[in-house]
Amino acid sequence: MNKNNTYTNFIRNQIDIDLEQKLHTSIQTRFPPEPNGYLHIGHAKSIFLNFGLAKDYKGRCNLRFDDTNPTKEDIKFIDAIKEDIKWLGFLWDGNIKYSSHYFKQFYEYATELINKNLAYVCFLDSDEIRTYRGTLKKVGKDSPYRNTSIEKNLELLAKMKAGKFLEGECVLRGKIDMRSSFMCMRDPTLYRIRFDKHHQTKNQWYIYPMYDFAHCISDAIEGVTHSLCTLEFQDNRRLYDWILENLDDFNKPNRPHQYEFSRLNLEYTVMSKRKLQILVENKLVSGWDDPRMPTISGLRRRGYTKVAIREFTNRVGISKVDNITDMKILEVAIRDNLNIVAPRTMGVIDPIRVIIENYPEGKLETLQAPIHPQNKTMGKRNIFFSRELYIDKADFKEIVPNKKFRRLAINKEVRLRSAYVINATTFDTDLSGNITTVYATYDSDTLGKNPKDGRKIKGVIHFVEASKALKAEFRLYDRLFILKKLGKNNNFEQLLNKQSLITNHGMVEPSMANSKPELAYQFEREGYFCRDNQSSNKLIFNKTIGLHNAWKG
RNA sequence: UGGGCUGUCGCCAAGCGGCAAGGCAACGGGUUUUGAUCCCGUCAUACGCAGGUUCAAAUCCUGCCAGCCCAGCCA
Repeated sequence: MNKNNTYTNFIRNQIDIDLEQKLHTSIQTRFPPEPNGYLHIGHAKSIFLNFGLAKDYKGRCNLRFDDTNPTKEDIKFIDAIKEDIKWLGFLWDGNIKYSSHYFKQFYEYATELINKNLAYVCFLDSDEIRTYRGTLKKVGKDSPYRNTSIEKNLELLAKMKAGKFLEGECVLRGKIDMRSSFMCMRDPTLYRIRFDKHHQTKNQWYIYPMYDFAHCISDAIEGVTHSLCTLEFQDNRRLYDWILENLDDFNKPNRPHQYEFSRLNLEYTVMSKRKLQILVENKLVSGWDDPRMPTISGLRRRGYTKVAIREFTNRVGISKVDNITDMKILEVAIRDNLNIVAPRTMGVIDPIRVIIENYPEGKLETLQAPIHPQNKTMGKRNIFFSRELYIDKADFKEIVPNKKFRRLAINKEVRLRSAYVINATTFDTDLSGNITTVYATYDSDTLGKNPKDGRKIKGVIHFVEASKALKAEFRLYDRLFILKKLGKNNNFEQLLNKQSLITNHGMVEPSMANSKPELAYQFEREGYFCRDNQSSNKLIFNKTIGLHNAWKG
């Protein structure tokens, strides 16, 4: 953020310059996913950037499916991506765009390049092309097909288009410079032959444009002013510019320009579609929307909100620096949002029974508890109190372990949240020594007030009344991997955190009977949870994130 | 001496020649019937390193060093 309390970055600075110099009267951006996987939080960064810029500058942002490779893409990903974008709260400008809708135009522009003697059909196979390309330190050499006549090339391209050649038999290449230090300028492939059925154009085409050829032209056709992508495309910018500058329709000062920013990397997770796909396919997670996945749908199922994700991307910012972002920034963003919106409730994740010995048998009290301690307008809810309750195992110790301990112990009083002060007297254990039941007494004059004699009760613990308690399953999530940063070549499947999902069975208060999937609730002292959106009938709660905990005891 | 980028607090990140923003974390303290929230305070004589230009340099110049990316008929 800058001094004016707004987020700034080098792209905004560039837009400001372009607008000031009247290069453009308004801006146009685009979000161009390839439909070959689900969107993840790194894409969310790009979505908020592109759609956010358009919104702030009163411009437009297209959603364009970059679908130039029929062998890798699938209609199911298109649907999932649209759903994720809508969920994030964005509406694309006009109709959804598809690179495949421009196939005819791409073909005509390819013809234009041939006519300008800037492209040729090459019959070298892929191995030969690689050999001819040279290496990073050694220049390449010209293809023997480089000097085919324009007329012949036109004819060959037409034959490629007509399906007269086999897959892999030939490609269309740009005629640029085999000695360039940019590998992508050594006569890049512009078109290849594929007989696969395309999800949009079906069997209409036998040739498909490469990314570098399709992307810049798509941007230009749509009037994109600022084409934003990630750092690995920096070299490709030379090809992007070369293509547009050599096409009469687009060789103008206000043509699209590409700007690159660094992709988002998060600690303890992976942000590559390929790796995420491996996790899904090898059933190492339950699916693309597994709550441990950094996908939009996973985060959503986990209980993350779009407000939090947007705030996170704002806090992280846009730059060109390679980064590994601290998970805490994401966690704090979701806590900040949920703290404001989440109704409070009580749930016991790891229950032990408590018997209030001096409380009348058969009596059931209805008490009221605030739904939000700072927001009275959210009202109150009914909770119950009786002789038999559940508290969390971690909230009782036989002997006070240290002087900072503020929970229940024998002869140590504690406040039951929104109810009475109790004091433990004794307890039962099972055969293995685990505590099963705690016996306690309650102070009947402490409801909504401190003890009369001035005793200070420091600790507050949560509870659920036994007869009214609802059984619930809690799914407790932790980081997906055990390392902050996964090395380039290490076997990432071996580095999965085996404790990333722990399932507990416990109790929640009866008000949770009509809780709704994906809506955030705070189980007080435990954290934020939401009902799982794939298990509609049972009370299954996904832990979004725990409360901030400064307790070092 | 292939080329393209990047190096500002533990993590993000502004800064574009005039006296190092902000967020997160951390650390003190206050409020609190959530060890939560909230509030208040502390937290880079220093910008990868070394030189140089200038009254003045994180910002300009030179030279190093480190990291990332590029040799798909992937995007």
